Amino acid sequence: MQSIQAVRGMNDILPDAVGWWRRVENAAREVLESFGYREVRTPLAEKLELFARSIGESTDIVEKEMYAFQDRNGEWIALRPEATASIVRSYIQHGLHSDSALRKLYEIGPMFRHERPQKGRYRQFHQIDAEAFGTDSPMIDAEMMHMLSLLVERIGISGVILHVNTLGCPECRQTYKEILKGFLKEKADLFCPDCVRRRETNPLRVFDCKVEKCQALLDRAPMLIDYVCRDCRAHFDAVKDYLDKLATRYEVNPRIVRGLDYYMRTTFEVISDRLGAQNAIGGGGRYNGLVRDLGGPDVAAIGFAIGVERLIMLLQQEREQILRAPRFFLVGLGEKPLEKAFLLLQQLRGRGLEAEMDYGGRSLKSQMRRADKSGARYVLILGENELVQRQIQVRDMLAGTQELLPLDAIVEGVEGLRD
RNA sequence: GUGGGUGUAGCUCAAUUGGUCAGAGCACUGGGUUGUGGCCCCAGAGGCUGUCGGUUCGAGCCCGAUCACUCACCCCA
Repeated sequence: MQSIQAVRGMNDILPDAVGWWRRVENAAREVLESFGYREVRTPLAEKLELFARSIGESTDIVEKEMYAFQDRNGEWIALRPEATASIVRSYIQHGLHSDSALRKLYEIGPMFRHERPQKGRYRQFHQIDAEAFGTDSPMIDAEMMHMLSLLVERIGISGVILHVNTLGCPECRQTYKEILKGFLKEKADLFCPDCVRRRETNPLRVFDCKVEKCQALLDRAPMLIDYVCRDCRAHFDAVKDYLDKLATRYEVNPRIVRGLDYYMRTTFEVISDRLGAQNAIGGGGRYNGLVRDLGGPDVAAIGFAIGVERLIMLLQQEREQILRAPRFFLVGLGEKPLEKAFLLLQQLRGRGLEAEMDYGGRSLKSQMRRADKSGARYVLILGENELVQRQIQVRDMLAGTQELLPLDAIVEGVEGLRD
């Protein structure tokens, strides 16, 4: 019979890999909380309309990548393709803007996009997402990128670069878009077909094109940075200034344009050259108009998302996996000792000591083999002789030494070997 | 959605021009004399060669379809 496979692009995270996830999640929580971010847990599914209105009707994410369906009441529901929309919705719905001017939130969890899977790209993937509501200060832009860099470093990853750009505000960007379109039209026959198409759908994204010929042509294209309005320029200059003062390393990259409609002004990406085609491990930007557009107050906001799988890929390239092992392993020889070992096992656990045994009661040799494989540091061996003498062997597997200790006080006796 | 590559034991891979080719290593199980792990030695278990169909006297090897994995495009974290 054919066995059932997991859904395409959705992966199991098995016990031997879960250590990586813990490491990333723990470091992320630690850093985010130290910067004042508080965790929220929003539903995995939202009304489809939320994503259409926030991410943009004509983006690829909404047009062809969402897991969308009608529930039994006929309402259109979608699995979230990203977290920002849900967090903004939650922020508005619960009036989180009312009791404090500034609100910092984060969420860690799975996102869903129906794309063709490849390295670093899955249909269920995980993001660490941080959002700061309520201030337009360039300080928060800089702090956020500073925090992102720190987070990546804290997790144990090196060799990534922070790319920063400004998209201007909707007004100055619109002016620029027309100028760029003019440029693209002029040289239409020199660009690749994709770029010609992008000219109409989302002209800024031509800067993301991977075709060398296009990139060469773009060297002479008008740059957004030269067309932003005075306020946007002042904001961007201030952000860069704060980044310098925070000693956060970055590169200004006018080609970081981002694919979601709601971004404006500051945008950024953290990029690695060791990930293949999916080289961005994190990215984000400012989205001042979004809260208002979704029916909330007109508050400024900025946020980013990090791809956990991509982070882990990098981590695996430079760090050793830490495997979980019990501290103690109990061995029982014969029926009575085996039962006593079983009871001791539970007593040790009752004290918060990590202990395991081989319940099968096999030969000493094979129980010892299992003890060794479990990775336990100490093995407690109980045979008929020991039981009669009210004693138990405590073997240090690392040192290869063992000693006989009184059985009745063994739980206390072993307390000192906790760690 | 488009293109390329790949699909043989749990894992990594072998199998001459289609004709004992279904194998190895690791992992797993048991054993190497009375109750002691790692190393070593011995033995064992484990696969209708992704699936379905076709060509052929005969297919893991050829053809088609399908599914999956993978890399890239696209898109993005």
